[in-house]
Amino acid sequence: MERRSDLCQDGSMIDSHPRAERRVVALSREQIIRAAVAILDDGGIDALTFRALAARLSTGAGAIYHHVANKGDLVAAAAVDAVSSALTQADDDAAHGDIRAVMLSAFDAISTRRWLGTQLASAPWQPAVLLLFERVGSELDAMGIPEASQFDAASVLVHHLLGIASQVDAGNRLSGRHTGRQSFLESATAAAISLGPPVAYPFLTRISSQLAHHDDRDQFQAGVDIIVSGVMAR
Amino acid sequence: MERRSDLCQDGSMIDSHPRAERRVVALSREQIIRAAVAILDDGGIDALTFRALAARLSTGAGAIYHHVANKGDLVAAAAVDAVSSALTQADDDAAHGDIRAVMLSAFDAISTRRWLGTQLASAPWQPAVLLLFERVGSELDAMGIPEASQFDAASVLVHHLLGIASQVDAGNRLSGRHTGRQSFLESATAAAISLGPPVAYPFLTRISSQLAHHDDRDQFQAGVDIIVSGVMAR
DNA sequence: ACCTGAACACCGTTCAAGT
DNA sequence: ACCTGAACACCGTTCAAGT
Repeated sequence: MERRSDLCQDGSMIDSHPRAERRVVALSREQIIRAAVAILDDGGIDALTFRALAARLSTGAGAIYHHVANKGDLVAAAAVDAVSSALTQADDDAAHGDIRAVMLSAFDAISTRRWLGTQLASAPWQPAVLLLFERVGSELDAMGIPEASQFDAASVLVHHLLGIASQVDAGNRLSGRHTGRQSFLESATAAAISLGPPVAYPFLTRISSQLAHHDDRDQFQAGVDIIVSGVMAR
Repeated sequence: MERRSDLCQDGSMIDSHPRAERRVVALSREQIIRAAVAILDDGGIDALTFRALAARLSTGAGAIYHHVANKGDLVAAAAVDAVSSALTQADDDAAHGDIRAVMLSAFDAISTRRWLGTQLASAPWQPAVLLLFERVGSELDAMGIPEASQFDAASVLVHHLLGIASQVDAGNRLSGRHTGRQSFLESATAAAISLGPPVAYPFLTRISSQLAHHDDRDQFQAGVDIIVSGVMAR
């Protein structure tokens, strides 16, 4: 059976003679980034290798470098994609001037796509972070926060988000089928407590049940509320 | 010249016959972690390889695995070291019940040792983060914050710190001799602004001069103050 | 100009062999 | 029990050779 053309996983046409030949359709940066996001959503950052990406695009590993500078550039671009769509999502959901809604959709994107939190927290002031900054800032403006306070306020909010982003994939990474998130946190706390004796850990001990049973999303919202009242209180 | 013993870089004695032979003194986990911290402070996370570490300890790469589970374990332990000493530092500087001082010494440790921020933000709820959590929480307790609020309050504070931690090494990584931090941020912002046209970036445009001239440490303090007033306002 | 895929220079990690 | 260092199975990235 001679097939003369085939549908590649991302929907582009390629030729498929027995020996590898020239692509029928040129690769594009957008196509590459879309494929990268799919791999990231599927298997996380470790699954995204140039070999895997090239295979999915039915091309050679080297070809990708014609459209993307390196792996950092690639993941940064994927993050821009993910953040934009999260913020567009917020457009639909929310009334204008509602920071909580914007922050929550960013949070949801981050906790759904674990690679995103890792990426946002790993390269400083990358475009995706500036995108968040822009949106949070303009929301603050719409809320009537004075211009002089907007920069500091946006900064705490975004940093809080990034901080949470870095901690959010907690249970998922380490726990197998047997350990849920809660017992993971509990055992981490227990491990820390047993780090002593140089110091005891009275605070962790006291709140360990809260730590174990808290919901990340609720906690995030509580943090946003604290920050917003702090901003208002000035 | 026959040397029969030598002083290794970390001060332990090793034998040094022409052919590699058995260590005179056993390796210890503490010794390994101390050497790892030194390498990290020197050249960052990329410089820390098992080969480099083994060379510095005058041993084989495989020997390290007898004391450390893997690279993650190693860097996590290094982070515990760094955080502990930063918090001990805070003990000397500060009156009890002064969160700002505690937060600032953590910030200073993170901006001095860039690998630390990356590490704290990369592995969720690792021991070093719990160490910070414990200290911040007990400080809040000493300030008289009601127990019911302590968990949420400690959480925002620590997440703000981690968020900043992830962004702090901004200029250092990308700028060469020619570009300072400020022009880095400026050009990042400019790049983001030119991402359009789907959206314009009014907020970034408006605050870009602030973004370019701000001091990370001041900004961090401003964030802490906002959070503290938010916590107090309840 | 773009693509191909083998080759290069690294990694973290393992493990048979030694003491 | 601990250590040694070669070997393994990967990476990201480069580049001569093709179209």
